[in-house]
Amino acid sequence: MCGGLRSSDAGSKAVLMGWVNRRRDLGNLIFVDIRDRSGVSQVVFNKERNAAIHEKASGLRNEYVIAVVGMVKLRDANTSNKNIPTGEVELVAEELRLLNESKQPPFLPGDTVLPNEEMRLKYRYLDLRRDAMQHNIELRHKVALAIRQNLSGQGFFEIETPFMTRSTPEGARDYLVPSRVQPGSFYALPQSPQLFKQILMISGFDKYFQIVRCFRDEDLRADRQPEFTQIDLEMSYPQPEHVWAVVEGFLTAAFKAAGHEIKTPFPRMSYDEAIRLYGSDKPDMRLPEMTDVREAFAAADIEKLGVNAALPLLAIRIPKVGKLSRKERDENKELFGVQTAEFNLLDMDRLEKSMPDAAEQLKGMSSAHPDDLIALVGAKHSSAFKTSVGGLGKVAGAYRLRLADKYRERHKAFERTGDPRHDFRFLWVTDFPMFEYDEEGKSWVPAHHPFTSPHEKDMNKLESDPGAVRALAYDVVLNGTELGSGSIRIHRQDIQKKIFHALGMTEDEARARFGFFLEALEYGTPPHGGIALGLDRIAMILAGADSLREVIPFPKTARAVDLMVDAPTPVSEAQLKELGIQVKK
RNA sequence: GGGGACGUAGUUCAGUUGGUUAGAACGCUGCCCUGUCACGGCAGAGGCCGCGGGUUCGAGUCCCGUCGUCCCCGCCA
Repeated sequence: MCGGLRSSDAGSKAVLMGWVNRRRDLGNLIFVDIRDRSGVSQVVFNKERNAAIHEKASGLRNEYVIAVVGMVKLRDANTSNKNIPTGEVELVAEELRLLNESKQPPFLPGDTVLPNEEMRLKYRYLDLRRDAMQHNIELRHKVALAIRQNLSGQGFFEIETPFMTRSTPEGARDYLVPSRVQPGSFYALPQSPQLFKQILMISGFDKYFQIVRCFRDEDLRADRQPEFTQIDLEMSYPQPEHVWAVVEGFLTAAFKAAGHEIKTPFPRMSYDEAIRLYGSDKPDMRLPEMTDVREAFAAADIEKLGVNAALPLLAIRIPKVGKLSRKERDENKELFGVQTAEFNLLDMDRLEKSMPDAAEQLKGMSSAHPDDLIALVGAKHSSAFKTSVGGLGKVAGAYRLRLADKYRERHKAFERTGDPRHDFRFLWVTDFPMFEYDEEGKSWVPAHHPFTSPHEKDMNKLESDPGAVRALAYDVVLNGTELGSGSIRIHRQDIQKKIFHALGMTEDEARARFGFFLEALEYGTPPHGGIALGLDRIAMILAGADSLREVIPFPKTARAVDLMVDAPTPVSEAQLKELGIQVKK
C-alpha cells in the first residue's frame, strides 16, 4: 500500500499501485508521488540509473494509474520529508507499468483549494479520491461497523424490512413507485420502517435493529437528504430508560471507533424545560442557557419598556463577544428579524444608560462576564395575549442560535477542544407533548407519530385537554442536532383507537389506513418501544462537517438532483404506458 | 412556496464611477534543470464574463427575466 512504507522496509522490494498524485520533474531526476486509499509514497526515477524507465516516467501525468516495482530505500537525512508518514523512505523504480491514462481532470484530488460543490458533485469520483472524503467514508464505515457489533452484542438481530411498501398519508410526503402488475396502484418507499418493526415485536423478535435507508420527499437542508440512513431499533417490554441505555451503549462504541471516549449516562431534560431554558427541543448545551430576568425590573419599568410582565423577559447570553460597535448592534437588530407585533428586542446598551440598576442586576442573574453579549427578548405588551411562553421561548431560542453562529469566532464554543465532555454535549429530551395543534388544518396532529404511547397519568386528558397530554417520547440530541427520536408505543388496541379518535380520525378512516396494524395489535402484542438515529448526522458531527453531503458518497443537491448520474429524468412514453401513467404537461 | 448569497480561463478568484486589447494564481503544453516533496526557471496556449432580453454612443459592470449551486424560513408524523 502506498501509505504503508516505513524505514523498516528499507532494502526490500516493493510493488506499489495507485494514482500519480504529483510529479516533480527535475530533468534527469523525476519524483512521482503515488497515491492510494492508504496514503502517498515518493517514487524516484533516475536517468543515470535507468534511462529507459526514466524516459517512460517523463510521460506520466496527474491521475494516471500506474504500477511501480522497485527497491525501498532509506532517504538521506537531509532529503527525508517529515510531513508525511512515508517520508523517511522512497521507492527506487525498477519497473513502471502504465495501467491507465487520465484525461486532464477538472480538478485534482491533491489540490489545496476545493472546487465549488456543483463541480464536486458532478465529478464525485474525483472528489471522493480526496483525502478528506476518503477519511470521512472510512470513518462512517468504522462507526456503522461498531454499532452493528455493539447491538448484536446486546442481543439485537438485524432484520430487513421492505422498501416497496404501503403509502401511509401521514407525516412526510412519500416517494411513490408505480406498480406495473396493478396499473394505477403505487408502492411507497418507507419514511421509516416504523410499522414493520412494531410488527416484528408482535412476531416475537424482541430485540430488532437495522441500519436502513429511509426516504422522505421533503425540501432539503444541510442536515437533510431525501434518502438517509437510520439506525433503527425496537425492543419488547422496555421502560424508556432501557432504550436510552441501549443507545448510550452503541454510541459509546461508535464514538470509541472514531477515537472519542464519551461519558454515559447522558443528562436528561424535559421538553418544557428545554423550551424554557433554550427555546428549542434540541438545545445546544455548548452555550449558556437563557434566563428570565423580569425580576431585575420594577413593575413600572417593565410597563415603560412595553413588555408583557406576564411572560418571561429572556436574557440571551453569548460569551466573549466583546464590545459591539453601533453598526454591529444594528446588524444584530436586523438578525432578530422585523420587530413583529408580538416580540420585542431590547437594546442592552440603551438599557444600561436608562436603567443602570436593572441592567446590573440582570447581568448578575444570567451570570454574565463583562465581555459577554446580552440580548433581551420579551413579548410586546399590546398583543401578548396571543403569545405563549413556548412561542416566546422559540423566537428567543432561534435568535440565540443566530447570534451564536455569527460570533462563533469569538466565543469559540463550537470548536473542538479534545475534551469529549465539551466537544460532544449529549442530551435526552423527554416528555414531549403528545399532540400539536395544526393551525391550517384546525386539528390536533401527532407530535411524534400516532403510535406513541401517552403518559399513563395524562390518559384522562385525551379528550378534555389534548395539548396537555405528554407522550412517552424522547429525543437524543448532540450539540444542538437531533440525532434520533423514539418512544414507547401503544400496545393495546383500545388505546390506539382513543388516539385516533383524539386525532379526529373516524374508525373507518383508521381501518382504511392502518387496518393491518390494528388487526395485528389484537393478537397478543407485547409492550414495546424503540428509537431511530440518523447515521449520517452522527458521521457528520464526528467528521466535523457542516453538511451531510460530506459523509454521503453520492448525495443530492438542494433540488434533490444527483448531478453525477443526472437523476431524476423523464422516462419514455412506452415505460409510462406500461405502468398506466399519463403525465400532465 | 418565500427570503438571501453566488455564477468571469480547466479550477479558485480579482476586475475601480459603465469606457480602448478582460487579469492573477494553480492546472495545461513546450524547453531547461540530479534531491525535489505545493520543486524551480523560461516561453506559450487557453474566455459565449451562466443564458435571454432591455437601457446606453458603449455593458463583465446598470435593469428585467430565466437557469444552476449553496444557506435559511415554510415543510420534514
